Amino acid sequence: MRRDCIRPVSFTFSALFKACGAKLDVELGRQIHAQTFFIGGYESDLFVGNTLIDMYVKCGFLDCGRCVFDEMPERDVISWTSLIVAYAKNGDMEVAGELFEGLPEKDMVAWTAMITGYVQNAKPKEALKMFEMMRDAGVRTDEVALVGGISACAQLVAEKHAQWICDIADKEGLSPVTNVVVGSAFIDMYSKCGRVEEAYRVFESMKVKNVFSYSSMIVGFAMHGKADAAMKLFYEMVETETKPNRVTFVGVLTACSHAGMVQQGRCLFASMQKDYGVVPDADHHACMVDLLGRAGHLEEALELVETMPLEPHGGVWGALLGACRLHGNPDIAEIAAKHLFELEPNSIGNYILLSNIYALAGRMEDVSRIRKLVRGKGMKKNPGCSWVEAKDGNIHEFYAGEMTHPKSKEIKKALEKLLDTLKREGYKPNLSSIVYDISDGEKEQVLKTHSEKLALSFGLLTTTAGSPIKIVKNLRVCEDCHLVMCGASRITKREIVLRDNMRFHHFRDGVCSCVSTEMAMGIWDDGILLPLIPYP
DNA sequence: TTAGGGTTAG
Repeated sequence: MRRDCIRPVSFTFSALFKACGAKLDVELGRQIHAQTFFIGGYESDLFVGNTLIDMYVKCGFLDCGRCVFDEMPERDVISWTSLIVAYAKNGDMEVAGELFEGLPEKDMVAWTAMITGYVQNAKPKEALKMFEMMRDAGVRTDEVALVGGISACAQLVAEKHAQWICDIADKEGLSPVTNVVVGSAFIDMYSKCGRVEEAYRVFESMKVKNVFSYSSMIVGFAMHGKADAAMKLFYEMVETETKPNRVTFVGVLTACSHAGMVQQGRCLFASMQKDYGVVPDADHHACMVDLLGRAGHLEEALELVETMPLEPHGGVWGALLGACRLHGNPDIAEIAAKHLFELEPNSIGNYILLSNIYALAGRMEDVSRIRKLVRGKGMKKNPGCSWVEAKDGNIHEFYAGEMTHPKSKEIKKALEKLLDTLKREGYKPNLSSIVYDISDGEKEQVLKTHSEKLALSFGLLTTTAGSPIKIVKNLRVCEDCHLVMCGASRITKREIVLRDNMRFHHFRDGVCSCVSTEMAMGIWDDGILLPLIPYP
């Protein structure tokens, strides 16, 4: 067949592969793949090869995509990038990185694929490093690349980096005022950095707003416990005829949940489909279970799960289990846990939660039964990790129980001193988060090595007096650390912002912002730290 | 005419 005859035919093949990729129909894709024989195989045409890789990886057949890539006699940056994205989406950043290293000419899209890959795999430090390298290589930055950088800053809660990103956005003429994608990413970043007012300032400045900007802002308000603001914005959004989507409803339902607005939440849930055409999915049901459960309506929450029209996922049962911990209900907890152990057999958090519920109910024989189960499965708790931004903008990581930081000795000494001062003021370590059979003295020693305390001590040592300290933690903050943060904010006159995997805690003058919601604890009363309500 | 993107709950 003559070469000029092949071109139109190869366009047809590519269009077919694209369609198969979109429909996730790998069987049909394979059949068409076999037919490339008639044009001398896909190897004869780079364009056909690239769309074939894309088809396989979209359908989830990464290995087949890799085979095509390996067999192609000629590849371009698009072939490499398709594969890099596929590995990144598969969570394999190591292979993605190797491919990227081997890529002879890296363009902006390839760099962005790596940046975004790291962001999606919760490796914000690596993402920012990539972003920096891309800038150093003199590659242009467009809005997609910028959004990758902004998301990385959001994950890190890194003020200095955030400012750096803002400056770049300015330089590149990508202003949140005129660019709705950049604007929405900034709203998200500021919310996640604990600066919800700044997020709202960006939101207000935006000339064009869409469902992403509204939803991001609503979710931001919800995250910081500002339920009224979230609801107000929701109705404002509806008035502007911006159609809410599923994420918008996750936001408003969460806001209601944290504020205990049960009736308001019930109404919203009922009107989702009726008034806005958004069919409640499992996530919305999880929000409702959380809302009802937190408010103590455990029976109603259970009924909702048992009668929901779709299969409940781990999030739904998890919300119920969390509510059982809050209200100390081991009976409903057992029902939720049974499903969770089936759905998420390797998630140790559920076992720990159930064992804590038994412990609260004084059912110690059940506690040891669960512990044995966990041991038998060989499961280990994820190590706690916290990070904090130093004065120079560098991010410092701390793992629970590890003293590998170069300044470990000073950090430990400063922490001891801080804890001694707190004790003189009435602080008593809260040992309840430690469930192993060790003495109280040993428990206290373990608590001293919690990652957020190390991060706090480092922050106090290395940042300017009076400036706020921002800490991020991968797990939920424990009772004792929460107590210490409260006390530290008072005696050091520092604002401490701690983001754990659940929400924000703003500690100021001995009080935490979560006090007004479900986590009222560690407030100062005549100079004595008192847990008000048992920590969930 | 093939590659990268923003919001998500326990």
